[in-house]
Amino acid sequence: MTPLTRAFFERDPVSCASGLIGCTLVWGGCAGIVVETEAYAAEGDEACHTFRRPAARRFVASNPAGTAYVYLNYGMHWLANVLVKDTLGDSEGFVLLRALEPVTGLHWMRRRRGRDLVGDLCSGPGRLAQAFGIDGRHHGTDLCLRGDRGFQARPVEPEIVAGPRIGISLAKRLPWRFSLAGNSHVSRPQPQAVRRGK
DNA sequence: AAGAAGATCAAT
DNA sequence: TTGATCTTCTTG
Repeated sequence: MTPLTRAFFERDPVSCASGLIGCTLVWGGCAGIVVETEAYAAEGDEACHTFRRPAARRFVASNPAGTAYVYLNYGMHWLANVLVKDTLGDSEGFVLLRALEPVTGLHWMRRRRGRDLVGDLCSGPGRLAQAFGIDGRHHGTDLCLRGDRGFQARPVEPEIVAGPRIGISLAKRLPWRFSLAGNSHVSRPQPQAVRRGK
């Protein structure tokens, strides 16, 4: 398996979000296939943190592509993103990791999730972060590491489905949520399946 | 100083 | 459908 290097994240958020589908997140003793992501654009996207929050804009400006952007949502759930920015400095933003298909370390995931769960270990951004033990300590860390934290390239071109993003109140219409077609670990089924190539 | 909204989740 | 829970940003 080939690790994803920084260059992978040096492009626009939408293409990076779909490009991550089928790749594997390796994190300590856990690993999972990325089956659902969302793209957030730093410019012109009302749903992106950068639209309202100066701190988010500062984060984008002062970190390289491939940096983890982790924040607490609704006072209870950590959500994990990857900072994405093309080499020209246009087209910056985030890719939210929304669901994984667990591959290794399932017992640790279950222990951290703290329930007798058969499924739903990583099906949802909050669940995923909890299962992998991702929290505020990891905000700003580098996800392009060769070691035990990073992504591995997908073995084959997967079939990807696109649809509107979930849980937002603004910019609802943009089809910037991507999922692996037919995968049962997606947090919610896509509404009207729009098929995509890569 | 106080309020509102928010990229969610699990229980009712 | 609702409550939990807290950080960031806005308003007075």
